[in-house]
Amino acid sequence: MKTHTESEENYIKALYHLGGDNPVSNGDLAHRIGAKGSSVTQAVKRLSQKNLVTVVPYKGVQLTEDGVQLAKSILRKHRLWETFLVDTLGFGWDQVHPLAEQLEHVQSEELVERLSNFLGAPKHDPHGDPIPQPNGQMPPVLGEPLGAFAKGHTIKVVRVEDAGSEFFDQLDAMNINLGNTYDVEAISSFDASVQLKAPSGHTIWLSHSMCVNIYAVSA
Amino acid sequence: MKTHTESEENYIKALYHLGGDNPVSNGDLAHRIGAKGSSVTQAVKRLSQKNLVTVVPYKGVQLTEDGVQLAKSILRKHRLWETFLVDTLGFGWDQVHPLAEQLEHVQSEELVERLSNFLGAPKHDPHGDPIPQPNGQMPPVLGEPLGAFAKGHTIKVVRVEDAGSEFFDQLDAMNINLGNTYDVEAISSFDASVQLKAPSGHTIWLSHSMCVNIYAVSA
DNA sequence: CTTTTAGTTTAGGTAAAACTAAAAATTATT
DNA sequence: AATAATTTTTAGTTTTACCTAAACTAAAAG
Ligand SMILES: [Mn+2]
Ligand SMILES: [Mn+2]
Ligand SMILES: [Mn+2]
Ligand SMILES: [Mn+2]
Repeated sequence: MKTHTESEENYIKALYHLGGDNPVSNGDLAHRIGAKGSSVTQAVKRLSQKNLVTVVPYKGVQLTEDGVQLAKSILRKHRLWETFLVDTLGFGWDQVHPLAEQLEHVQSEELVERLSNFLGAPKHDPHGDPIPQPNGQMPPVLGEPLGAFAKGHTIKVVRVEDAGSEFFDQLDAMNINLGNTYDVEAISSFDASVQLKAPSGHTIWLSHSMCVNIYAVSA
Repeated sequence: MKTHTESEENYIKALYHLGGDNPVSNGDLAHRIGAKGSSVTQAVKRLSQKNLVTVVPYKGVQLTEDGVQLAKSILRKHRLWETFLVDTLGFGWDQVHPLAEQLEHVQSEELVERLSNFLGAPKHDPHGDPIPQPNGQMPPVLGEPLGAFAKGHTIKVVRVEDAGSEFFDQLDAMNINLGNTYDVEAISSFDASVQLKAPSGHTIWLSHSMCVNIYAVSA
């Protein structure tokens, strides 16, 4: 098990996010990393020398098996740390991403597994995203967008997209959290907004922009 | 509050360890860091441009007030993480140092303070070393070497030096932990070894080499 | 008072990781 | 098919952080 630089790990993570094990364009990768295309060309050259990616010039970059495995192990660390920060230290779910970006680079198998064990071997992080398992298996990606449920259904919120801090602020203001259940009272045929009723009796209206970032299952 | 590279932080920590706010020689610093003298000369130049150290060529390097403050904040993080790893995740006290070396570089005031709060705002780490407080104050350095206690005294182990993994193995084999109490039964005038009696009735003999790395108070 | 030695700095070089500017290849449009 | 637009690569710089080899300083030994 070789040791990797933080930069390398960030490239691997970005590649996995953008394409999984499919090829990704230089430009998309540059945009995601926040570097110029020329920097990416060089970085990718270094990665291919370590057999983490294959490169076809002018065509695209693709993770190797080793690359995918590394990407999953970094994602596992990221999401376990996010879980720790929220569940154990009491951070808000809007605060933990930048911290997990740092903590995911700490290198120690044993630390990750002890952390997972301490947290009760969770399968999903505070945003409902699946936590890759030690063997590389991915738990299911939960839920469907709120708009997919018809009037009259009872639903449970199970996942949210990371759509920026204003989105999280809005969720907090509306008191919406993972695990909450609601009755779908109406879906607007005018603007696709959704009207929910909480068990407390309160009614909330969600704009389409909010809905597409909130995922739920029937409850 | 500027942001510092990992290398910079390691130099600051080394300087604080070697001399506190007193001057340190280039060679000692090089030995501690594990780099060559020439590399240290350059690194120290970068640090002085950030006003973290003052340098007198051929004479020595000295932390500024800012430098001392930074050193303490890093040490605080290091020792809080060590406490977390031992108390919360169940690591052995011989395992946590290299992990804390990585975790101490994570940048977030709030994370450190939440961690401290979660751990009960500890004043000493798993080795008994003082944890610098947020205001910069240092809790007392506890204990005296075992050899300092006369026969007949009852003592409590409060601190151990980091004298390598074999030392920790030996402590574990002898079941010696922080907080344990013993009666001093004898001190050899031949080889300065110490004979202790545990509350369980078991007797253990500690060589001089062991004793000088174990600190205790009267109990 | 010279010489040796230990310690330090300078000079010059490598590698990672970013940049800008210019050239080359690919893709899209007339 | 020819040209224009876009994307990607190449070439040359910069900064950080390390290295070796050579020169320099200061103190100790002869
Ligand atoms: Mn995240
Ligand atoms: Mn997440
Ligand atoms: Mn330590
Ligand atoms: Mn310690």
